[in-house]
Amino acid sequence: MNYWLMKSEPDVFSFSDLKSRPKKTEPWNGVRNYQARNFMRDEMKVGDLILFYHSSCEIPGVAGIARVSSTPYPDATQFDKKSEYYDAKATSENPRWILIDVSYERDLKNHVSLDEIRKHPELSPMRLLQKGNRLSILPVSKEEFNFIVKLGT
DNA sequence: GCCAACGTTGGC
DNA sequence: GCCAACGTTGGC
Repeated sequence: MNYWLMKSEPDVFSFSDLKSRPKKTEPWNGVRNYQARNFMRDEMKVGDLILFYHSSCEIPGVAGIARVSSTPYPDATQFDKKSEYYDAKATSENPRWILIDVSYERDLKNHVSLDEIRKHPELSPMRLLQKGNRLSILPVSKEEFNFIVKLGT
């Protein structure tokens, strides 16, 4: 089992939005970065646990726990001309953008802010903290995952 | 709103 | 294949 961190802007789609979906599940559409796509297509497996991270907001940080709940399949928005994520170069025979479904797993008692994450030397190797990191999907080690869950409990 | 850091695009 | 120009991300 692998562990991940996925960023989302809470103004667009928050952890509580995920929780209030009918099946508490959401296709992770709109990713248009190849590295992030490759993680979803090649490495994320059903059952993998996810730190759901809020970015570009007042207090950036981990808002809750989610999990991967589907195998990879094409992102429907790439074929939708009305979508902001439409990609003219993608075809159904040769889709360019692949996603997985993300499901609510459980709440954390407290959000774990980016400030808090920076305070702990155990978490300093996290890719989230490395300079210039902009990827919206990042691998997290088991130790880092457990440490953050503990901070949020 | 600023800006550093990066990814992508396209001309050559 | 190089690289300048441009666009995006995301913390501050």
